[in-house]
Amino acid sequence: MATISDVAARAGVSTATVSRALNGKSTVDRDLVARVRKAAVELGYQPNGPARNLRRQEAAVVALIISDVENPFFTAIARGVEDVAHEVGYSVVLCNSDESAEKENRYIDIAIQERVAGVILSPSGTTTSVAKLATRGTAYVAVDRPLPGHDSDVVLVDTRLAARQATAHLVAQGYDRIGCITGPSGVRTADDRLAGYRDALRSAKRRTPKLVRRTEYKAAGAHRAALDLLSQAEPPDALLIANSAMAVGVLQALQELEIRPGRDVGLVAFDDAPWAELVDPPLSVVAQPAYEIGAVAARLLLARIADSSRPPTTTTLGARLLERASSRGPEDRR
Amino acid sequence: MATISDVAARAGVSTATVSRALNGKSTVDRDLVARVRKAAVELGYQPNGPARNLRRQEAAVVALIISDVENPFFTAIARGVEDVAHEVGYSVVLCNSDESAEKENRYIDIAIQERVAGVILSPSGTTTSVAKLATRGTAYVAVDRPLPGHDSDVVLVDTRLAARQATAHLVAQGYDRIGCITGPSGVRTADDRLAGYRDALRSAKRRTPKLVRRTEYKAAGAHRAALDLLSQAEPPDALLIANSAMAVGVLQALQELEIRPGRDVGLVAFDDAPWAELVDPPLSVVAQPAYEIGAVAARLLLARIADSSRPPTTTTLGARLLERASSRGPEDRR
DNA sequence: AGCGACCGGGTAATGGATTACCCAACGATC
DNA sequence: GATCGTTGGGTAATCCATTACCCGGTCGCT
Repeated sequence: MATISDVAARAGVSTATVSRALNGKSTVDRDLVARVRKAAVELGYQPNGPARNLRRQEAAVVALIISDVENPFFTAIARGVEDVAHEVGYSVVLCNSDESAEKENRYIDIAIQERVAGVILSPSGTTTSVAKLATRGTAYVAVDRPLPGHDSDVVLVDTRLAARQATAHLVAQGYDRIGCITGPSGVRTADDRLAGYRDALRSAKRRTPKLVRRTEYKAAGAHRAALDLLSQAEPPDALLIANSAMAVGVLQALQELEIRPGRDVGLVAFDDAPWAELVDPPLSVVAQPAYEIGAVAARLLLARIADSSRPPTTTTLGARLLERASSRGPEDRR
Repeated sequence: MATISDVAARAGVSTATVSRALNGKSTVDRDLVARVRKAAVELGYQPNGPARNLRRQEAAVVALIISDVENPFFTAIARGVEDVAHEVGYSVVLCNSDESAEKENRYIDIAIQERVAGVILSPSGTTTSVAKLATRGTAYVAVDRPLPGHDSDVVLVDTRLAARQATAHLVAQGYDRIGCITGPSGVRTADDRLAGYRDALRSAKRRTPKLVRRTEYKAAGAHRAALDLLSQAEPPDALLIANSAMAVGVLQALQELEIRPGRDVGLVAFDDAPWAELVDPPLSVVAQPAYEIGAVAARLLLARIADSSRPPTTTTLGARLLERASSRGPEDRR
């Protein structure tokens, strides 16, 4: 594998000149630049990243640690981050923490060890492993969920409000016994969505009977929860579902029970999955601006990398309720 | 940021001993190991990755370059890779080439520069940038699509056969004018699926009129293609669709045209998306063993990292046709 | 003509972990 | 008791790109 000295020898210059010519940091004679370029191409020279990063004390890489690669919400965030980072020459590496504090911790360690320029993460639960980033002085931004006890840059969605609006919508459509299937306790978005749901019921003066279930943010858990809720003596006549993977589980359960969404039970789910309009009836959703979250987070991160002393900011983006037939309401049923 | 010398000083030993104690490569006195560990923890020591990788000439990282993060097929592959790699202490970084040869090329350069131990990629098109990996001696494995002109390890699905079977199934169900919407020319899976489709029509002695459309592997392209096909004078009465993102586009088009899938037009799509059973009627799919592809690829890669001289292998996995109501057939319609 | 400013480019220090090589100490063997 | 082997641990070389520092040459100004 060719090194910078090989290139220097072939071009008949010093290694310093090769470095300067290839990085364009300092002015180098035209002819020399050309000679160096030529030599580099001929040798197929690729700079040694570790050596460069060792010397520079930082890699032009940002790590993006997301809690579920299979969740379209997070992959959309990833695209937002990528597009912005690439524009300014940073690479993005994606790490999948799988909602596990341990994996998240592991990836944070790796990010620190590899001296990445910054980290964007969707914190799983109440982890304190981000503290390491703070003490190391590595720039980081939290997305989707805040970091309790750290005032870092955060990009959030006003998910409590969105849940409240979605629930109020169900109330307005005439549903009476509205249930909620949300994520695990301690996961901030799950808690917030539940809180928004309760806000709406409270201000509509509904009592909130036992119509809440919490499970992991996956189809399987939501499937069980839905079966459980709907086989009760007094089942809900509408459901607020906290993400699109869960919506899949709920819709499966409804199929099995032969309960028709939008007819027998009203539904609103978080996240506008590409298939939401294709199911029958089309699923009402709370569309979160995922790409935007990623793009904003990336810009904040870059700003922080450039100036670590800037005051931390919290950006809260809004979500949009897309009313479709699955929440049409009892009135319209006939 | 604490360095190995800081730890050595605090533990009262040499840097060599610290390295040996922490890596367990050589036998070190129990007490010293304890002292070193203690000092490392107290200082919050995290080894400097670039320094380590520079010295070792390789990072315990494998790069996974996939052509679309938003495609569940590829994210499932990612999980397979991750699970296997993590077992043996490798980290996985995910790179999204977005079906762009340029981005793929860029990520390959980065992988080489960072001296990753190996690369798994789903090659976009006829790129030759993988040649660099070969000349550099970096281990790599291709998934989903072979690399023309390189005999590397490859993990494939027998997608031509699967397409043939799916098409034969449509024939058997009594469909007459079967169309196909597949990916861009030059993308191997797209070509293979088309070839399998033609195989089936040929052996069923159907002429293949102008019922094939090729677009990018996305919903938007497939949407246009479906509108185009179905508004022809003699539209198809069934469609083979080459992936799940395209299936979304096609289903949208059918909704707009008020053509009922499984009733007016038979459908089979590649990839078993979580929502396939939820649409009305449930979508027949060709389920590819994506997780398995990733797991096998990772094992092959690890084997090649360990022994670069082993002969390249091609693993072909089978796909399963899941017959659901969207391909019920004209006979059953009434 | 002489002096300083400026510029291009070379020499060598630097970053931090790993490891080849070497040495000391201790136990075992004859 | 002397010698050899073994083992644990220290010293210093090594990986390679970047960059501080320095030097020689050119140009401009007086």
